[in-house]
Formats: sequence, C-alpha cells, structure tokens
Amino acid sequence: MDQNSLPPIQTTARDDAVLKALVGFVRAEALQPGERLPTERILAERLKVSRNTVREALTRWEGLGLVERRQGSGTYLKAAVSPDMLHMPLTLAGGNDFTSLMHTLEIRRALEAEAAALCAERASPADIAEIKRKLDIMEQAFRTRDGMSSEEDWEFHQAVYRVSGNPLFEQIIAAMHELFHRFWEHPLGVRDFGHASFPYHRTIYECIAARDPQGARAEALKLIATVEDDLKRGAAKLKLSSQT
Amino acid sequence: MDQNSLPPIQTTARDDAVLKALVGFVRAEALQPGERLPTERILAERLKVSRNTVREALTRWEGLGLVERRQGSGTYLKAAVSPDMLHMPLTLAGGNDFTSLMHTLEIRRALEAEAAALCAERASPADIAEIKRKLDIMEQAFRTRDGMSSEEDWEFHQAVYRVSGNPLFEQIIAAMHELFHRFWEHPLGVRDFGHASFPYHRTIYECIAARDPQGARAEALKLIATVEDDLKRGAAKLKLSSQT
DNA sequence: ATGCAGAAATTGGTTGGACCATTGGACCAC
DNA sequence: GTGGTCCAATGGTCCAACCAATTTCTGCAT
Repeated sequence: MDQNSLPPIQTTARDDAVLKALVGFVRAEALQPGERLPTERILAERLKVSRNTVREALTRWEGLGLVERRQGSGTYLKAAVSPDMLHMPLTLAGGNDFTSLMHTLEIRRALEAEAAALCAERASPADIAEIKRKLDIMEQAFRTRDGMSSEEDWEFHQAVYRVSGNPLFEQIIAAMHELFHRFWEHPLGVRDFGHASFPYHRTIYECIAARDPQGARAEALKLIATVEDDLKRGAAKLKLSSQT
Repeated sequence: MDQNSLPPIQTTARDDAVLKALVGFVRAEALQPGERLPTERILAERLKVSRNTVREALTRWEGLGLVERRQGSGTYLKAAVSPDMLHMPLTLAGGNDFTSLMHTLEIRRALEAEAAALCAERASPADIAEIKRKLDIMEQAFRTRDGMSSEEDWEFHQAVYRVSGNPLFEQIIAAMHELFHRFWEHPLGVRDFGHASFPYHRTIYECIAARDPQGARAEALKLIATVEDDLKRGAAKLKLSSQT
C-alpha cells in the first residue's frame, strides 16, 4: 500500500486559516512593509473568530519576523508576504562559541562553493562586469585601509549569489551573516581576521569570468578554508587567554 | 518532578519570562527531545500566569520548531534547548512551480554532499550501525511496496545529517523537505518518483562506513542528480498535458 | 490662534473561566 | 485477541472583562 494514498485528514486549523486570510488581505490591500494592519479586535470580528485565535496567528507571524506589534499603537507589517512562503526557523545553540561558528562555516562552505560554480555557469557578460565592479571596490578598500572590510567583502559575495540565479543562496547565507557580524564586532584577538581570504576573491572572479565552474568551486573552498583557519587560531588564542 | 524547578515569575514581558522559566525547567529536569513537558494548565498554575500567556509562549516555541503540540496528548520537546539560543527565522518566497523546486534542489545538492562527506569523516561505529539500520528499514519498505517511501527515505537522510555533527544541516533541509512534501501531494504524473535514487542510498552508506568522504560526496551528488532528473521529466509531462 | 497639559479613546497584553475536539487508556462484551 | 464504549486528560477555541502603553482629542492659559 502506498502510504501516500492515505494522507492525514485536515479537520481544524483555525489559526492557519487566519494567516491565510491575512495573506489575502495584505495582497488585496497591497499593504507595504511599515503599514499598519487592522486591529486584533477588527480581525476577530471580520473573520468570525475569537480574538485569542487572531493573537495566536499573529504571534506566529511575529516570531517569523513578518510583523511587529506595538502596544497601544497597532500591528505593523515588517516584510513582504506571499501566499506560499517557506519558513525556515534556524536555531543555534550558544551565540558566540566556537562550535556554532564552525557550524555556520560548514554550511557556508557548501553553499558558497555551489553558488560560485552555478555563477560561473550562468553569468552573463553584464553579470561578470558587475561582479568585477564589486571586486574592484573591495580591493581598493582593502588597500586603503590595509585590512578586510566586511562591508565591501559582503557586497562582493552577494553579487555572486545573485548571479547564481537562485535567490535561496543569498537569503540563507544572509541570515547566517548576521550571526557572523556579531562575532566580528567582538574580535577574538585575531587582528588580521580575513586577511588571508583576500586573494581568493580575485581568483574566484577570474574563474567566473572564464566560465570555469570547477575552478570557481575550488577557489571558493580555499577561501572558506582560510576563514576556518582564522577562526581556529582565534579560538586557540581565546583558550590561552582564558587560562590566565 | 521537582516542584522548586518551576518558581513563579514576576516581571513584565510575561511570555518571554515564561520561555526563560521553561528553559530553566527543561535543563533542571534534563528533558530530552521527545519527552513531554508539563501541561499548559500546570505551567500556568506554577508560573502564576494565565493559561493564555503560557499558550502564547508555547506558540512561539512551536513556530521555532522547538516543541510540538498534540491535542489530547500533550506538548513534546522536539529539540534541545539552551539558555543562549540564537533564533534565525528565515522565510523564503517559495512556490510550487518548477523553478522554485529546482532552487531548493540546488541548495539540497550543496548541503547533502557536504553532510555526507562530514558524516563519513566523523561517524563513530555506533553511528554507522544506526545509519545501516535506517538503510535496512528503507530498503525493506522499498521492496515490500515496490516504490520509494518518502517516510523511511527521509529517516535515512536525517540520520546522515545528524551524524554529520552539525544540526544546521537537518534544520535547513527539513524546512525544504516540507516544501517537497507539498509537491508530492500534488503528483505531477511521474509515477515512480524517486525510484532512480534508490541504489544510491546504499552506496552512500558504504562510503560512510568505509570512511571515504570524497566517495560519499560523489554518491550524494549522483542521488540528487536522479531527483533533478525526475523533476525535469515531471515538468515536461506537465507542460505537455497542459497543452490539451 | 497657539501651545501644552491632562483627559479620553485606541490598541496590544493579560486574566480567568468556560466549553469543544482529540487522544489514549480502561473496561467490557463477543 | 477484537472490536466497541466510556471517561479522564489535554490542547484548541471562545468570551468578557481589565491592564498598560500609545495616540488622539480637548480645553484652558497664554
């Protein structure tokens, strides 16, 4: 028996229905992020549902960062919504510890390599020019400040993700990038963090320009490897200093 | 249950406080994923808050995938919790169209290969035995039903992700797995969807057991390639049938 | 008219109590 | 055993208040 031929039946799903209705409302009214949506009391009345149910639904959206509630003021849209959104709640144990950061780097290694390869396959001449532009900006920032600039560096990588043609790359890595940012604000003592990764940005670009997916993948892996190395050195230093 | 591990809470920001108290409780009682936590009514009474507040807090945890509620049964822990967790809710504009599914497959290809390789590096003998167990179950289900069973198949892959030592693999792919499930509910006419991927489960296992990361990566890539192929065939059929 | 302090209305947050729907176990007849 | 029936426990929903933060309105002093 194919067990897919007997899917579980769906009997009640009030708050899900509320969210679905709300998606429809937002689209019908063409609400933009920042605008206020109806009060809980009005939603409850219009949807013929108790205010509690409305609140449970909105709590879910708030947890997903789609909406922001301000007591006494109202509930405001925080991001665009679409009928079939894919929710991906990621939870990391421990904020700044070495292990969590290594985990994010393992994910980034996988995605960065794939994105670079796809990018090399699909980049149009205009795309290549755009990536080159970001590369130049980054390299100049590096020279004038004699150090990696996380801002310009990030712009370069974003351009690569975008050209890969798959928006998921940018969105997933962007979420983890925030985590890394916190880490960079509190440097672990590795003064030249990211220094070693610098040359690989150009080699990645060159492979993309040459339409060499395998080469781009290899260079991306080398880049991540340098970051992992920096991280390990930082962790070693930290361990040392904490023994004082 | 130690009654002192659930002291009443005091401050405003009730539901946040409830979650904090709940984290303490889970740690104090050393609750493992799968175990049941106190009923909403008991939590409300012990924490001296209303049941609605407890529910809002649990709704947030449910949205983060930390907890699962089953009406008539109870609320069950779904993942380990720690005081300083970092939540990263990521919502992607997805869809059921061919392009979106190909995008998720590109992500899965990158992560599946990396996870298989890491798994081959890190698996302990016990881990390998566990993966073999899942493989046997899946293979038997395949033979008795003469077709891929998405349930047992998924269990096998989950075991690999888990052994990789990086919980992010499982979390990210699990979210996308749901998207694929939606897709399977509306089959595109490819009757033996996933059939071709069957043999690669065993080859992946063999590479892991042999501690061969590169081999495991290669076999994982082959597996995803078969799924991509199935998807393309389904899309072609759909296009044909929509021309009637 | 203008400015501003205080009252009033609005809105999300919380409470307590009630009832419904599902689950799972106990018990029973066959 | 198998299949029913009942029942207590539990999450899901509802209602009607009240609390707390915010916004808006009002009216008085200038």
